[in-house]
Amino acid sequence: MAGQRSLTSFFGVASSSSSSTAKTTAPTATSASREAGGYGEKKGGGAALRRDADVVVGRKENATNDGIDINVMGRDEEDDDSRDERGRKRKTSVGVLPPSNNADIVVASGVPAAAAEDEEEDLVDTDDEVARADEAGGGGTTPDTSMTRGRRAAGRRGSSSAAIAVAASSISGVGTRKRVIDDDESEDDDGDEEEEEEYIDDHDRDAEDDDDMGDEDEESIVDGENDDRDDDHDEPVVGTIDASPRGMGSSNKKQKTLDGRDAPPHPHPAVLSKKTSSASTTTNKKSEVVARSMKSNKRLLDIMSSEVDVNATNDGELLWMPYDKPAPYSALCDVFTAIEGTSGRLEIQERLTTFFRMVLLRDGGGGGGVGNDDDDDEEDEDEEKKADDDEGGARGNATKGSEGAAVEAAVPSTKKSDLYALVYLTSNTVAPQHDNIELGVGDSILIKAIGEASGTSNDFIKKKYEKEGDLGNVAMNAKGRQRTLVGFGAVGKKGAMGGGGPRRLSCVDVLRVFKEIANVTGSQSQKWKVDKIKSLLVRAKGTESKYIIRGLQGKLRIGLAQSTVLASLAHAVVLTRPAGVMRPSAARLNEIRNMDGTDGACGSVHAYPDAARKLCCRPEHPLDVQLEAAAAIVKRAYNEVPSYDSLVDALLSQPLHELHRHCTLKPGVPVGPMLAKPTKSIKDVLKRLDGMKFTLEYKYDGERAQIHMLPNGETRVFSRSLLDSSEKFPEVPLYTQESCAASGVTDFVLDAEVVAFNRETGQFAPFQVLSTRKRTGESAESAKIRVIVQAFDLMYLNGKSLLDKKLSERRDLMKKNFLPIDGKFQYATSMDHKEDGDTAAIEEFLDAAVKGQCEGLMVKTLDENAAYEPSRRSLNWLKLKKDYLDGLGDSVDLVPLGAYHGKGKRTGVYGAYLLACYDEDTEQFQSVCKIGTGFSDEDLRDLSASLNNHTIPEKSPQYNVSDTLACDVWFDAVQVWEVKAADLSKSSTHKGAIDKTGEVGRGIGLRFPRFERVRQDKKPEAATTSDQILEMYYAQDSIVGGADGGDDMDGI
DNA sequence: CCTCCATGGCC
DNA sequence: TTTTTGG
DNA sequence: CCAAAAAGGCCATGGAGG
Repeated sequence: MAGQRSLTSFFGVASSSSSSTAKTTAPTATSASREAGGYGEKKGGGAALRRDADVVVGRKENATNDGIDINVMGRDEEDDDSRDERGRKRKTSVGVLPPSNNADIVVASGVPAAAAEDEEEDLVDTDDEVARADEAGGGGTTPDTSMTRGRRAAGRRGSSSAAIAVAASSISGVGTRKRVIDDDESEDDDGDEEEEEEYIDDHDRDAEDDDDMGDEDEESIVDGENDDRDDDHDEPVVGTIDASPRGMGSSNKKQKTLDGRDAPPHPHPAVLSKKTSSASTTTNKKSEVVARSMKSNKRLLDIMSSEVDVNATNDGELLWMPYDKPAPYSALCDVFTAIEGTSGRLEIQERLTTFFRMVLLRDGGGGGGVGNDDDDDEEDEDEEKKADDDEGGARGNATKGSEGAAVEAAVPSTKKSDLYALVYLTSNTVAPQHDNIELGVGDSILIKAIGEASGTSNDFIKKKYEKEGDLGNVAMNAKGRQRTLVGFGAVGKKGAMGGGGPRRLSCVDVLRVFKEIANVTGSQSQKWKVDKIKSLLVRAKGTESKYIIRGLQGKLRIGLAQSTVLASLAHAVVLTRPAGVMRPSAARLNEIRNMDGTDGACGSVHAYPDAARKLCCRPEHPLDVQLEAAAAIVKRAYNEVPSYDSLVDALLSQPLHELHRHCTLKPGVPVGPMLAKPTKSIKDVLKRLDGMKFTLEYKYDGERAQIHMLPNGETRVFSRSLLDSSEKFPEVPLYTQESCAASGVTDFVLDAEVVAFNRETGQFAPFQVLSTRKRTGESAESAKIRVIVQAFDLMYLNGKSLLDKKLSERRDLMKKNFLPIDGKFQYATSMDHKEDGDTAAIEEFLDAAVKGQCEGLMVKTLDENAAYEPSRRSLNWLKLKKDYLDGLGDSVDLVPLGAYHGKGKRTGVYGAYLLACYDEDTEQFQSVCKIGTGFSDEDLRDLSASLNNHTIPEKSPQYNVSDTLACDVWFDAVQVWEVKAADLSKSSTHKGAIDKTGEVGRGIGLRFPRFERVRQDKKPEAATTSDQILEMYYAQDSIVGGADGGDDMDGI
């Protein structure tokens, strides 16, 4: 209805042939108009990363010796434990103690004992190193030193608390270990040399042994490929790798310029989007890459055992020596660098694959598998074998332990721990999402750490950050300076290991520290974190600091997709089958050949059987087909059980073709929720779903909730990003259980939207209301904000996964087993579309949804392509929101008052702007939002350039802007931009229509603002006025307190 | 003890 | 959440 | 087609700092 937004009436002309922004034209003047708006709301934010750590949480016990008290958590042990078992968050408290005293124990609870053990050893190792580093490094790091020492001491003393067995044993290990490590350095080479040989033999033999079925083929095939092309390809590969890293590294010229540059750095357009992709790509690039990555294991071993100095950085194969030592972090950084320098997914994949294979080649099995229970025929044998290996590899592995059997029973295997580390580091997480582990590190802390580590001020670092747009680079450069100054480390390449510098970081080291950081809370915890990070930086060399910082920042920024990690992992496992993993028996193979792919009856063939066939039935399927199938299997496994711990455990113990038996949806572990694609018009919807049966559902403006009930009655709720939000919505599972009480449901996984609900009026409350909910400690009664469950899907019921069922079936099951309960549990209002392209009905339904305080509609196919595809934003689900529709939604014309320096790929250009409406009464420009999306790269360049002609030294008195929104650069009010928003909301930070909102101090802000185009036809004073903004605000269905009843929920 | 800031989480 | 971009 | 990487508003939390 209303809404015509700025008219496009004549938009023709697109004048601006000039360089102006592409989107620029649009003459006419209508100013903002608004339509009846629909709304929904959303907010920004974004799934940040959660880092890893399996369940582990390093928990630090305060040394009781000192008699300190602490325990901030005030929780008792049992409580704690039980929480742990569920794999939930568990933080550690630093308590009152100086951090130095804590941290002595790191308990790995969900992880194999072995892993825990490993951590311990390394911990000490680390500290020791740090200590030495400190001494060597001198200045700046002093405080760190003492702290570290303190910790070490405490560790040796033993944990008094020892609440947990594992902890105790770990600790004892620690004491002895520490010096072992040092000694080891020297012995290592020799010892390992021999081992290596053995390994090779072993491995080969191994392969032959298990590979009864066509293994010969495999080897030969692979080798064949290898022979054919290896030589040819080696060159190129080397070249590429070499080039990238070096090029990148050297490109840091940065220098003290900061002074001269103090003034707002005028962005240089040129910077945006460059990234030279070396390879031009050809159609057969793919096959080439595949071929190249098929190097035989033997070949890899050759490479590895040759005199390659990995620390010095690859000779093209990126290896490290000796190869059975923990993977050096520098090797990973080299890969990161290479990835950052290329855009070819295939090339990236290849590098990662090789890296993973390096680890997989090692013997020394997977240690005590985390509860894997499976029954596949030959398993047992494997376990045995693994056990043996473990013992043998114990010393070799661990932290290069040695020292005889110092380490008792469960010994960590570098294979497994390295793989964990690699996977987590590459995906930049620290633990499965549902463990709710937070890093608690942001720019502030990082800046502090970098400043301290480099002996410079925080302000200095901040400035560099503004200029460079990447904290990681800042750290790397700052560090470089410091280092040369101090003059330690670096130098000896090979010497790195033996030299006087601190021991080089391994991937395991880094991950461990990340985990430690993630679990510290309490007084002084931030300082502790800074110190911890600082100590990492001190040990870092070359690009290491860059990636450490970026990792902690949560943005690796190398363009590495999660799916690429998974694919690489899959490829690695196929090419280098982990020791102990069996090939299918003849019988099993036969089953696989004959598996029925139409189980799911979703219209689509269930991916698994087909993939398994391609994977196993070699004769018919060439290697690249196998690889692809493997990737599909692994991705699916991860999407069903989003935990790298589980995945790695499974991959090391199970053959790929059985993976689905182990990594499969089960109540208690969240599955990636299915996502929807935005659709711009009803026409688009029809075009997409042409001829298929589909349904329309209201899209509620609440929080996505995946509700689980286990057979034992336990319940959980997970958010869209898979965090456990059970504490936030305690009543949700209760309502749901109540809803299915009558149908004898034993366990389930249900998909729904939790919406704030006003029981008096029977209406939904806006998202903003829901978001004021306490995040923890709520109960159904205490909750001030009432909620209602709007259910729309069922993924698991009574012991069976429904993922492969089609939506119509899933929905039937849901309705059959879960009954609506007034004010507590309902189905999402829906309407099944009746054939033909009846646009009117859809339109009507959409309007009704909006009136009912919904954001719009969800559109889903019922039968065809209607399986529940975890984590996928596929075409099967579409979302249709009013503001997507052209000509609808809130469109306003605002004035840019200032800008903020862009980060990352927007370095050198403004990344965001502050926009304001105009208040005619006061002649003020009042901020209503910042804006950072909707710009093309070209827009960004053009806008920066043009506005740079209008900078002013400081905020104009005419601008009503909160201090918290201070821009980096201020402009005169010269332009008008058309901006689209989903919604308007009361704001404490923005000033739109302030003093007219009825709430003192609060103005109005925009939700989800995005740039549409420059209005060259408008003067700033002609921008949308605050009165208009206010009007638009009140025109929203969700406001007015339900001016027009939008109660009808179950209509239709 | 109370406020401010940083962090992360939802959209 | 939204958007643009590159493989 | 997919997914990474830029970016938004508003909220609760918990540590830092007066």
